[in-house]
Amino acid sequence: MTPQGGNDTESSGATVTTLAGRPEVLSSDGRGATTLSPKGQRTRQRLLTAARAVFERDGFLDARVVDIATEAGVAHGSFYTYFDSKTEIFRSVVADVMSLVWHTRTSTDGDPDLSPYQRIERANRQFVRVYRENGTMLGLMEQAMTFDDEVRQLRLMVRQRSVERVRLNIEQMQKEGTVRGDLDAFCASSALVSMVSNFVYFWLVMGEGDYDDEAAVHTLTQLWASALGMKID
Amino acid sequence: MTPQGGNDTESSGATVTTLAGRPEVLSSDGRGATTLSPKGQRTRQRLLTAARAVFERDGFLDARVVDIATEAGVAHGSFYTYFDSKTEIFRSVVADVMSLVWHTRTSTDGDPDLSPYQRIERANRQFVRVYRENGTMLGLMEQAMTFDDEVRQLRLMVRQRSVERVRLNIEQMQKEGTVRGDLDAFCASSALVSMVSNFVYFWLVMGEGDYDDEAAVHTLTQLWASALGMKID
Amino acid sequence: MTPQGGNDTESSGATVTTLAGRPEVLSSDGRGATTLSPKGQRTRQRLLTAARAVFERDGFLDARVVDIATEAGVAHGSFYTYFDSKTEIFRSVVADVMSLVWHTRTSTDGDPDLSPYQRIERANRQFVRVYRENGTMLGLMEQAMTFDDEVRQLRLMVRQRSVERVRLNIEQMQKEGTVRGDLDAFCASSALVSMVSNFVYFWLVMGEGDYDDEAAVHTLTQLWASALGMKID
Amino acid sequence: MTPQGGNDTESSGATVTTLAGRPEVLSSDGRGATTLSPKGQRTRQRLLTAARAVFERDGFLDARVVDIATEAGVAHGSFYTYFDSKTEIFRSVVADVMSLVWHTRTSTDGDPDLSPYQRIERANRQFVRVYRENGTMLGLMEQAMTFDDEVRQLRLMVRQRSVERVRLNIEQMQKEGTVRGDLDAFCASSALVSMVSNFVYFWLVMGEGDYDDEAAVHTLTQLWASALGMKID
DNA sequence: AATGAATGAGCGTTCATTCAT
DNA sequence: GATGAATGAACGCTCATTCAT
Repeated sequence: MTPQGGNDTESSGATVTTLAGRPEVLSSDGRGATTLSPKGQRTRQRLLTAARAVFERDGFLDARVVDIATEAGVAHGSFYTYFDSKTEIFRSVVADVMSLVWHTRTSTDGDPDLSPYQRIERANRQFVRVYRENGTMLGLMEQAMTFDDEVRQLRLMVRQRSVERVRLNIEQMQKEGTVRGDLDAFCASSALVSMVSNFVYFWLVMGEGDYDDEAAVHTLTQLWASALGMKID
Repeated sequence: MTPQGGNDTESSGATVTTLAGRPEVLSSDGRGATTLSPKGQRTRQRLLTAARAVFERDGFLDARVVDIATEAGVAHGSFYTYFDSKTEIFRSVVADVMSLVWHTRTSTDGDPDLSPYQRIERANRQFVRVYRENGTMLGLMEQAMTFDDEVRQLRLMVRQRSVERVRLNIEQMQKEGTVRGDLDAFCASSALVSMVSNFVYFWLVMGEGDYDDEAAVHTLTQLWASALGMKID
Repeated sequence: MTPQGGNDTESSGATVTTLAGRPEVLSSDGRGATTLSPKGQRTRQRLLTAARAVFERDGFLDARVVDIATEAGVAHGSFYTYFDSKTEIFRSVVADVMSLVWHTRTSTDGDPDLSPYQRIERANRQFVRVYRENGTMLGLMEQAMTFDDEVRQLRLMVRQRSVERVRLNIEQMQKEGTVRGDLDAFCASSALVSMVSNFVYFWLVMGEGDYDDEAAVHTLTQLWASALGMKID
Repeated sequence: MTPQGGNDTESSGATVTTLAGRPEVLSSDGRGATTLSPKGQRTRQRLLTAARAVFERDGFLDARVVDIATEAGVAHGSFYTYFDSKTEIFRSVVADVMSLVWHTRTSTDGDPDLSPYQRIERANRQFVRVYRENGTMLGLMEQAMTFDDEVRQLRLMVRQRSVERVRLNIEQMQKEGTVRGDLDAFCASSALVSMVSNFVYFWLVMGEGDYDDEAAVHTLTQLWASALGMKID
C-alpha cells in the first residue's frame, strides 16, 4: 500500500478491497452461490435483472413484487423462494451495482505514475463515468436510504469508506506537505466527498446543469485541489 | 440593494427577497389568510403544528393523515377542509420552515462591514444554525423529494435559487478579481452549494461526525474560500 | 266532464286537476307559503332554482348539497333551514316541474272541436314538447325512482294517473264503438302509455333516433290509434 | 337467413346470433375461460353468484364489494383478483343473464311453421317469461344505466339490437304487404319495443297491474299487430 | 421448486348532516 | 335566520406476503 494519492470520491470507498471489513454486504450471493441449484441460480439472476429494470423504471416505492416476477418470467409466489422481501432484493441489486463499481474501480486503481492532482482527477472522472452508467440505481439508493434502515446502513457504510479513504489520503498529503495542514482532515474529507457526490447527483439524476463530462470533472478537481491548498501541476 | 457579497449556501436562496420570483410558494397561507375565519385559522394552525410533529416523528411516508388529525384534536374528515392531501400539508409545513429560514436570514442580511470571507462564514454559520433547528424537516424534504413530484419541484426551486445566488456572487467576485476567474461560475456554485448542504445533512441528520459548530463552519468556510482561490483575511 | 277523447300520454295524468287526489304532492310549497318570511321565501326559491340547475348538470347522485347552496349563494348549512335533505329538495324540484307541466297542459285542455284522433295527436304533441323542455328533469325522475322510495312513489302516482285517464278514455270510446271492444282497457292503456313515454325517453334523453318532432308525433299517434282499431279521419 | 318474421321485443336483440356484431360483450368469460385455473374459475363463479344475490337484494347502489366477497366466502381483496370494480362484476352478471336469455331465445328460434302474428306472440311470450325469471336483474339494468356509463352502453346496445331487428322485420313485412307501408319502420320499431319492454317493466318490476301472463301477452300482441295494420289470423 | 390463488391490514377520501357561534 | 366549521361513518382499492396444491 504505497501512498496512493488517489483522492477518492464517494463511490470509490465501496470498491476498495483492502478496507472491506464486511465484504459480504456488497455481494448479493448470500443465498445464491452455495445453496442453489444451477437452475435456481439462473432464476435468481433473472429476478435480479428484472428487479433492476423495474426499480429503474418505477422507483423503489412504486415497484411491485408482482411486476418484478412477471418481468423475470416467474410466478409471483416464486419470488419469495429467492428473496425475503422487496427490500432484500433491492439491497441485492444495489450491492451488485456496488460490486460493478468495485470492479471498475479496482481495475484501474493505484497507478504510481500519476501525480496527486491527476489521481484526484482520475477518481472524479471514474466517479462521473460510473454515475453516468448507474446513476438511476445510485439515485435510488439515495432515495431508499431515507426510509429503509438497512439501505441506510449500506449507504452510510459506503459513504464512510469513501470519507475514510479520502481522510487517510489527506492526512498522508498533509504529512508530505502537499496540502495545507491546518484543516481537520476528516471534516474536509466529509465535505469534499459531499461536494462531488451531491453535485453529480443533482447533475446526472436531477438534471441540474448540462455539462460536458470533462468540464465538470475539471471544475470539480480544481475546486477539490484548490480547497486543500494543493499546488496544481 | 448594496453589493451583498454574501456567499450563500443552500437554504439562503429561499430567503432572498430580491430574487423571489414566486414568493408565494414559500408561504403556506395561500388558502389561509383570505378565506378562513379566525376559528378556521386556528384549526389550520393546529393541523400544521400537529403535522410537523407527526412528520418529524414518523417521516413522510409513515405519517398518516389520521394521525395528524388526531394529534391536532380534530376529526379525520376535518383535515380535508384545510388540505387536499398529505403532500399538500407537507408542502405547507416545509414552506413554513422556509419562511422561518427566510426571516432568520433577511434579518441579518447585507451587512456592508463584512469582508467577502466573513460573509461566506456568516452564511455558513446561519445555515448550520437553521439546520440544527429545523434539521429534521429539512432532512424530510430531502426524503420526500425522492418520491413526490411536487416536493421535488419545491426542493429544486430552493436549490436553484441558492445556486443562482452563489453563482452571481462568484461572478461578481471574479469581476472584482477577488477570486480566480478560470472557474465555471455555475458549476462551481453548484458544487459548493452541494458541499455545504450535503455535508451538513450527513452531519446533523445522519449523524456523521461530531463537530463543534464553529469548527465545522470554519472548515467549510476555509474550503469554500480556498476552493475559489480567495485571499483569506 | 264531457267525453274528452283526449288520449293522454304519461305526463298528462299529473296535469289533470279533476283527478288530483293529493294535489299537495305536486307542490313544493309545503313549508314555503305559510311559514316563511318573504326573505325566506326568496332564499328558498333561489335554492330550488339552483338545485334544478345542479341536478340537471350533475344528475341526482353526483349533485352535492354544497354545490346547490353555493349556486344559490347561501351558506352550506342554511340549506337545511329550508330542506331536510337532498332527496327532499329533489322531490320539490320534480314537483315544480310537474306543476309546470300541469299548467301547460290544462291551459289547452278539453277542446270539444277536436276529433278523438286529433285529441290523441295533440296530447302526444304536448307530451313531446314538454319533454323537450323538461327532459333532463323528467329523465332524472326516471333515474331517481330506481333508488329513492319517495321519488318512486311520486313517479308511480304520476304514471297511475296517466294510465287511469287513458283507461277511462279507452273505455268511453269502446262504449261509443269508436275503438275495438275486445281489448283489456287497463292493460292497453298501460302499454300505450309505456309506448309513448319510453319512446320519448329513449329519443330525447338517451338520444336514440333523430326525428323531426312532427314526424315522431305522427308515427306515435298512428300507432296508438291503429293499435286501438280506431278509424283514422 | 330465411325471412324470420319474428317480431322481437327488446331482449331478443341480444339473443340473435346472426346479428351479433360483438357477441363477446354478452359473455362474462373474457378473463375467465382462458387465463384462470379451475380453482380460480370456481371462485370467480362463486363471486358472480354472490354478486347476483347481493345486487338483487340491495340494488346496485347499496351493494358493497365487501358484501359480495363475504357472500362468496372469499376475502375482500380476493374480489379484485377477478373483477376491477363493482361495475365490472355487475356487467358480468348482466351479461350472464343476457347469455341466458340468448340461449332461451335461440333454442326456439326461426320456426317456419308460424305465421307472422304467431311469431310476434311467441316473442312476446318469451320476453314475459324471461322477465319473470330475471326481472330483478333486468330491472337493475334499467336502474344502473341511469348513472353508470358502461352499463348504459350495454343497455343501449341491447336496445339497439332489438330495435334494429324489429325494424328489419317491419320492413320485410312492408315489402310483402303484410303490414301498412306508410309507417317509418325505425320509429315504429322503437315505439313498439318501448311499449313491450316498458309495460313489462312496470308490470313485473314495479307491480303495476295483476295480469295473467297469457292475457298480457295476448293484449300486447294484439296491440302490436294492430298498430302495424297486420291482418290477424 | 414452482405455482398463483388467497389473504387482510391499511389508507386516503367524500359528503350529508349537525351544531356552536 | 344565517353561517361555515366540524363531524365521522362509509367504502373502494392496493399489494406485500402466505400457503395449499
